[in-house]
Amino acid sequence: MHVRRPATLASLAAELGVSRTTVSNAYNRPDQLSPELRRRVLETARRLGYPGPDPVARSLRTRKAGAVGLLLTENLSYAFRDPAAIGFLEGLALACEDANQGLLLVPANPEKEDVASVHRAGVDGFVVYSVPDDDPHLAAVLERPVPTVVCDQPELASVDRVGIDDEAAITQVANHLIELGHRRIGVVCMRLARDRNDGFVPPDRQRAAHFHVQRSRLAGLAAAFASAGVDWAQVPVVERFDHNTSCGASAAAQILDRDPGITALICTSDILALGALNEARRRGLRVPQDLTITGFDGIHEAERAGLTTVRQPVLEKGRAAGKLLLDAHERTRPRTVTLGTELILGSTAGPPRGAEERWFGP
Amino acid sequence: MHVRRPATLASLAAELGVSRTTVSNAYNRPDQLSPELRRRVLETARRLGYPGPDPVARSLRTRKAGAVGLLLTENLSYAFRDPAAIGFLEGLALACEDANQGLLLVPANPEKEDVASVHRAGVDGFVVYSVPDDDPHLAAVLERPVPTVVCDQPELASVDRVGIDDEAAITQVANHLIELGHRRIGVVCMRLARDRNDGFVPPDRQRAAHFHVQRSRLAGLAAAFASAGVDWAQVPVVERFDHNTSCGASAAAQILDRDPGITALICTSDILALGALNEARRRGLRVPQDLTITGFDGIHEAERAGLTTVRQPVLEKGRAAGKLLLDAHERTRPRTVTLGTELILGSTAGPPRGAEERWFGP
DNA sequence: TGCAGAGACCGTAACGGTTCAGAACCAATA
DNA sequence: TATTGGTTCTGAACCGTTACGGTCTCTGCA
Repeated sequence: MHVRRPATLASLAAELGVSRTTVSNAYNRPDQLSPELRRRVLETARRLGYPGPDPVARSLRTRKAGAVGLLLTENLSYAFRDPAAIGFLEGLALACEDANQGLLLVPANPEKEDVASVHRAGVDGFVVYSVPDDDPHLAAVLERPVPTVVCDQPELASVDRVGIDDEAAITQVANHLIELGHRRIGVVCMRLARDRNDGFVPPDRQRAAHFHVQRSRLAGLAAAFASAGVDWAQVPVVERFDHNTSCGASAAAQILDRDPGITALICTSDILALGALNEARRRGLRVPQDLTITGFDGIHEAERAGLTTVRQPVLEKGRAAGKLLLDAHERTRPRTVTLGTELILGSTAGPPRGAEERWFGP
Repeated sequence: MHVRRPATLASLAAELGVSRTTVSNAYNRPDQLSPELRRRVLETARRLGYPGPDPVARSLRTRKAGAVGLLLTENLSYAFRDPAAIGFLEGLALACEDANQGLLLVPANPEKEDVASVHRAGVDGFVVYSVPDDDPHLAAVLERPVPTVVCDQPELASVDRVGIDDEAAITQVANHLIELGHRRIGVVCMRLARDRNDGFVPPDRQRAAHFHVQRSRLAGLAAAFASAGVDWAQVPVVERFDHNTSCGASAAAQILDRDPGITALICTSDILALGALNEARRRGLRVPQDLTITGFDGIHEAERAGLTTVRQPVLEKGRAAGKLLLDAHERTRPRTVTLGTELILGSTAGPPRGAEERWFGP
């Protein structure tokens, strides 16, 4: 007794006594054969348990995978825990849907240097979202001969780009606080590089940050506050490797412990800011009377909390990335899409402690 | 001048004067050739711009795609808007990550009957999440000769299954309300079939519902309340095709308009329940004094709102589905994983109007 | 009757790899 | 010296399909 190999297009053709081309046409170009023959082909296929043309073989031949790869440097599951990432994913999914393309989430564990997953991904293009600029996975993507769009990345030769003007956006926050009178501030930022450094960040690490977004925001803050006469080197900047509210809280605590005199805490994400709010509450600090706190992103939870922040169009970012990738792509120079941002004046920013007395006092 | 075709394994081998096998080994089995030759191969590859073995061709030969397909009947982007779906995705992503597999989101527009996207997906298996049991995409998946795991689906021959006991879970809610004294209730449920029916649901449509989860929950409610002497045929059940808080609100309104005498509103999802809460607030109804409202799922927002609901382990569901699919799969009988649920006593369920007087009155 | 043109079907050549059973070579052992 | 064993590399088969450029047959019209 022989092992019954699964039916293929060829075996089906043999069974029917027609050519493979004809069977292929039965599935892909019904107009190329008579309805009667097509019916017979399909019926025999059913009888033999032939499931239709193999998608991989078809991809090989047509050179189309019908899917877009998404590379995130975070653990895959992280993408579903961060509201900003979710918004981005939704936008990207929308674009893929429109183009009837699949969306392949490529596992890229930041702790392993193993880029095999990138090499194995059968996709027609890549979107790279917020990875450090020295990430080996990013390098692996760039080696693949498929179009690529990077998000929140520095300019890169021959690759399309989507992002916002992080420096300008955070400058709005800075100027707002400067106008309110803040001069003694602290900063809580996200991971700056692939190595874990949960603590204060010396200026050289700030400048050498491998996450373009964080680097730009810190640079924007430094420039703005320097213009206002603040010695940036004295400003406490605390970094957190993980991204959740507990980290925001502990980072805020770290700054407040060392420098209780600060009047404002600028966080480079809403999640961190929400954590900082928790810590302020825990310490009995009133916001904004005792402490001003600001965020970045404009996620839903921030709105509910009345956070002063910058809203960036995360969904639009994802959609733009998808469109850029899927648009009939004349190999011209790389395109860049820069989306707008908006300063949201919430209720967590006010004049610094003592300012009222000075302004309205006797 | 000739168009330079992209380098392939064969052209690289020719250039080096070695066999294709050797080049292949240089990438896949470094121990099969001398380090020196391997170095030469890799260097020549770099020089020729050879990006390494083509993933699709490799998949064809090895019969492994390195990815898992996820089929949702909703628009792809919906998955990122529904908290329960996000939780599921996160769990599934975790399982994929562990197994170093990609996760391909297959676009399956419920309005098109076009199942080509399922046929085109180059994956080693499918997870099907909460689709109607008559969905053509589901049928297409089942025809593919790859292992499949369905979630929240009725039992299906030869396919693994993950789910909860919806009927038992909702029965807990029902019994809780029955004990509190509720006899006049209304029900708000999610989409029951592929056709849109925003309104009251006659009993036959309830029984014929194509979404297993909704059907089971309605059946559980019907049985429990019938045992308590309630004539189920008189219970207003309202269906909503879309799934968001506005729908929950309008469905609640529809029931309250027709039947202001009801004392409890049972919703088959937290999202709908949150919408119902909004509508109650709008009408000036106190919850739970004037109206009891319950949900299902146990999402974060529900907890914040103090909703009485059933918590189901959505993340665990996704993870279980992934594990089931990826576990070395001896072709035994189909396996079923049924996860536990927990009744969450929030602050939105209380005795019906007037009950207090009867219990605690003079 | 001859011939053009349309419709239906086919043969061949890729597509770009992996795999497996050896061949060739060399050093060590009996 | 013959045998053994190990390393390194090769040849050919195979994975399942689609693209391309035909051929063949039949119909309708001059």
